[in-house]
Amino acid sequence: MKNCECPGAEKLHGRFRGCGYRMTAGREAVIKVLQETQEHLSADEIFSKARVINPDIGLTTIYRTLEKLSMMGEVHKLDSGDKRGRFELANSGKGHHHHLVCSRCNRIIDYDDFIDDEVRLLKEMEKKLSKKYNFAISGHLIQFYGVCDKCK
Amino acid sequence: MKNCECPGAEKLHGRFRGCGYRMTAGREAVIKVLQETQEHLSADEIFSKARVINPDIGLTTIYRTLEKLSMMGEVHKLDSGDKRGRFELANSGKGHHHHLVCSRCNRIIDYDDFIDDEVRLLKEMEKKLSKKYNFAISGHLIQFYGVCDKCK
DNA sequence: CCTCCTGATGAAAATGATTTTCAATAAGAA
DNA sequence: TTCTTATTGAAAATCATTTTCATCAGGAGG
Ligand SMILES: [Mn+2]
Ligand SMILES: [Mn+2]
Ligand SMILES: [Zn+2]
Ligand SMILES: [Zn+2]
Repeated sequence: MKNCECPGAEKLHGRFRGCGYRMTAGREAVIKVLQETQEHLSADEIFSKARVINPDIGLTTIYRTLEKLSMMGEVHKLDSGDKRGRFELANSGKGHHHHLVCSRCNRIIDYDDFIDDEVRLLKEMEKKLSKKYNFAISGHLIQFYGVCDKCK
Repeated sequence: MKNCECPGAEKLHGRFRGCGYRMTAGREAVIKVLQETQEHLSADEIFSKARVINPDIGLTTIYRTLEKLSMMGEVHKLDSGDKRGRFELANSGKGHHHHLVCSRCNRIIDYDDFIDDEVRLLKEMEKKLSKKYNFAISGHLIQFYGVCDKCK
């Protein structure tokens, strides 16, 4: 595993170990799929792609790995409007970004334009809200809904 | 129906008619439940409360009414983290507000503090994003996640 | 009021994503 | 290599939501 071309893979490898978990072929496949895509994949889509890497992997393992990675804060689970969950790596090449969600085709588009202004406001809000509501804020979600260019 | 004490009920009544739909006892019950609660109810919870008003109503009608109201833009469907949807009237006494979502008990807390600053930024973002991504924005979602006071 | 056309409804069955069960397997520490 | 136990795949179970279908009732037009 010393020549892994997937940036971050080793880190995740270590994080699994650190939590008392084992790194397996299935988990590596899921992580690799997430690292190589630019999209926001569903469990089933991850399954298809992971099968190319590891033909014996089962859908159950996809769900279990995704769940584990979510708990570890390494993947974000998104809601695109259709009923299935969609996932993305929390620490990919893309930095902190938010989403435009198409109500027609459910596609999720990343944006990080003007994100600094957004984050600045968010930080202020967090401070004020957590004090007023005695609520320990650990994350936020911002998305805009509408119709994407392809669907117009 | 002239002495209805539920503000907005008549308006909704009219909106149904205007769309070629009928106003029925079931729909009135669902609307009443939504108007009287301060919480963010699930379909099943709305079902229980609606039954008190109209014992013969079925869960299916709850879903169908909620769906119709959503399409009409009269209710917002929320995602609280547990798997079922939660609903709130779009035009209730509460004005435009956003949410704090407890990751532990899934409770949804309304806030409208500092909402003006948020909305101002949102409007700017909308303008810039819709131009850059050729995306017709029709709504937004902002929520903060964390642990509520009761769960700490 | 009475009729008629259709939209609306409830019960039951179907759906579909996600979870659980369970016996078999394989990390990886020693 | 051994041994403990986390992990796995297949199949069954869940469970919120949707669909089907025969029946019912809103309300426009008489
Ligand atoms: Mn993204
Ligand atoms: Mn609310
Ligand atoms: Zn689209
Ligand atoms: Zn809570």
